[in-house]
Amino acid sequence: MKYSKQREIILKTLEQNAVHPTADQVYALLHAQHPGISLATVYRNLNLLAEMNVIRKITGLDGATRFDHNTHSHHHFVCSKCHKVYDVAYEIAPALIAEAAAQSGLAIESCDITLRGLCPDCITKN
Amino acid sequence: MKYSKQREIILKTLEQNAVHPTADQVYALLHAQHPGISLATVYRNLNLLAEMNVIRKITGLDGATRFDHNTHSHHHFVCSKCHKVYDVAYEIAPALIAEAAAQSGLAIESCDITLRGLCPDCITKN
DNA sequence: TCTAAAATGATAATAATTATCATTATTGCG
DNA sequence: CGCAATAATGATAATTATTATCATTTTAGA
Repeated sequence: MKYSKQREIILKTLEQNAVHPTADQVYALLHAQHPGISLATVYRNLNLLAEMNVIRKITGLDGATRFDHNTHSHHHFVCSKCHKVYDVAYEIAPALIAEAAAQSGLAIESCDITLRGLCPDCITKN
Repeated sequence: MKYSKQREIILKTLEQNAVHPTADQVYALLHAQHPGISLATVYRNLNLLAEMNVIRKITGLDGATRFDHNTHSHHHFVCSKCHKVYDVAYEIAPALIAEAAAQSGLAIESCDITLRGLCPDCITKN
């Protein structure tokens, strides 16, 4: 794998925008400063970085795949109203995996937990 | 909402094929016996039935949305090799929700848990 | 039986993502 | 340094999953 300026910019953009953006959103965030970078390159590099575990790919929240610069194991809360994504600490998962493994007999390697509800902002605005 | 023969067939197909099929797969399963039914009708009815909580929509496993005739709360295990989907009992979730709510202060209404690993078939075949 | 509302099939449109391919950039070596 | 091999890029076509459109057909109730 070779260095590329574009990859560096894409990663930096993701790090500076910790809002779990989609590929499209990363592209939009870049585009003002770096109008030359193509959407295909954004997709390519986000997928590459995710394969290398430099960043994390999140599916199953809404329509599009989102990307997260935070590779520490953690989970996500999606607001059912505004669709903002919040991080939730990991501590719960190991106990859950152990329990699920015991109950099902499956060889569980990892787990994704997606929580849903109304976020604080949407609750107070109601 | 009015009765339709197509909806009945679509639901029956899903019940008789508890493999968490995608809309496309439901369509393929139907098509041999009922070549008249259109793919659009399959999508429409799966979404309708999911809104009415007669069936359940599962996103975030792989690429496409899957459908599950089992509406009892439960979770899913996806084999990283063969991508088959297994059901996992619900018991773990309430404790997890309580713990996550306590830690994060978020108003959690529901949670989806997706477990990953190698399924028994793929383990023995290795 | 008649009519309004809902559902259908066929297909166009959209959205997200991946593939293609000619051109450009990076890297390591002589 | 300069050059070849390899990887990455930009532009865009292609693909996949899904939703929208709309004329026609079904359903259900008066």
